[in-house]
Amino acid sequence: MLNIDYRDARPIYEQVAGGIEDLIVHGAYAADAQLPSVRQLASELSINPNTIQRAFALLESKGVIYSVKGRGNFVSADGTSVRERRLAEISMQLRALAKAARALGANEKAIASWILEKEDPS
Amino acid sequence: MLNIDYRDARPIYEQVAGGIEDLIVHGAYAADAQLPSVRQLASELSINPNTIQRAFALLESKGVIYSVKGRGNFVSADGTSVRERRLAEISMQLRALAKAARALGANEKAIASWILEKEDPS
Amino acid sequence: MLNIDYRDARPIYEQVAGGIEDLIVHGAYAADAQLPSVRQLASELSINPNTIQRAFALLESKGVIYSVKGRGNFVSADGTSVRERRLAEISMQLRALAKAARALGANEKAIASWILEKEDPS
Amino acid sequence: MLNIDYRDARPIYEQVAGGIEDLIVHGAYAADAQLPSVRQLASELSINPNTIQRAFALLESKGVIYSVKGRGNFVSADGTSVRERRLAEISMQLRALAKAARALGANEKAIASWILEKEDPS
DNA sequence: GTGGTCTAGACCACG
DNA sequence: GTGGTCTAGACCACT
Repeated sequence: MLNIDYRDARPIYEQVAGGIEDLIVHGAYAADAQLPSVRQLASELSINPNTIQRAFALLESKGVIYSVKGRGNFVSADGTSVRERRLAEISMQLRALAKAARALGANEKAIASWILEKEDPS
Repeated sequence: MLNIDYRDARPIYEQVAGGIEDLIVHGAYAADAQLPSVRQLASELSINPNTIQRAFALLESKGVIYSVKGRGNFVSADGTSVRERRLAEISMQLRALAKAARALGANEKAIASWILEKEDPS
Repeated sequence: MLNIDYRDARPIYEQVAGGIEDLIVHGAYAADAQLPSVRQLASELSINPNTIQRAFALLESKGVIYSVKGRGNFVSADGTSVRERRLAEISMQLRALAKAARALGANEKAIASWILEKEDPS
Repeated sequence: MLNIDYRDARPIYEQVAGGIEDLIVHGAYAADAQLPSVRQLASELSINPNTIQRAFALLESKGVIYSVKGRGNFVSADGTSVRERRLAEISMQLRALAKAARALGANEKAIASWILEKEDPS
């Protein structure tokens, strides 16, 4: 339900855009479904409409949504394709980190154990 | 040594601090060795002395170096301990990313393959 | 008939007006033929009557149709003249683009090849 | 010298971005050259800094420039690559228009003559 | 000094 | 009602 963390280093508009992507990934919005209006989201989250607008603009530039003047914002990609793009991003970051760990002399077994290890329940 | 990439999104002072840590890890500076002076580094890298000062302050706050008024900056930790702290940081980030990948439905084998697979020689 | 694409960047009223022009060009309506009423079109296309009204107003301002109070909207120009006006518009746009291409240093042969080359069957 | 036309339908930030691209294409700024600052451009053009900022953000998202906090905005692509991207765009638009003209029954000779014709000296 | 983000409030085009 | 643009002014991070 679109949690905004003001202590987060990421800008608000990015958190909002990410949150909407999450909702799409988890099936809350199907393709061509209408998203909440800029003003509605702004008042719900107590955020300036310009900031919400910017989040939508970011999503549109990524091809995740499309917006129609006078009508609203709509989902253009289905959850599956958004999920795949996200996994590709994560994969790249993981590879970069693994590379850095190797450069510091970590061996493969240690790296693998970090990832496969059970997550702590925090 | 100490390559600065102005196109990198990370701030300069962070790149400088990271570069000095790298040098310590790779044995260029032993424990209690004296680091180059702020002014010297600034002129070598053509960087504002304030920025170098900030990099040193960051390293001091992390306990990697200590400064003696009027004498200069000195390495406090040896390469091994710096390396271990770095690996711990990387490990945490890896775990967070793996967690995110799982939340998106990636299975363990796929995640492991991303990390263990051979990197392209770019 | 009259396909509306909500993802299109062009406003709906413009798409409707363009679609009616297409019908006239292709002979679906002869000169002085009566067009469907605003309310009828609105219900057929599931579009706000104000939008249809605006499309008719646009066509009237271009001289393509004329409206008679209490009776309806009628085609004023025949298909041939509408087609010619359209081609004149396209011609102007083509010239402007060709001029821009020349300003960027493209040679005549390249420009000609872009236009005359076979289109892919997408 | 970055002419802004307030009667133009295109938003100001787009005109500014386009104008800067033009300058890069025509060799006014080489790769890695520093662009005027946001505030300077804003005062020169009598435009709000936020609007200039938006133009720069657009150019950065297109990969034409890169920006470094605290230092400024810099050209990332050389004029040639920008010119090629622009020509590709124009080519696509030309093809679309030619297709529309054919759909209206224009023959190839007429279309070609529109483009190769000398431009009027207006 | 630089760029980046956010708020507040206004205006326009569209439906 | 909707989205999109612009202005004004503030604050922050960085050099």
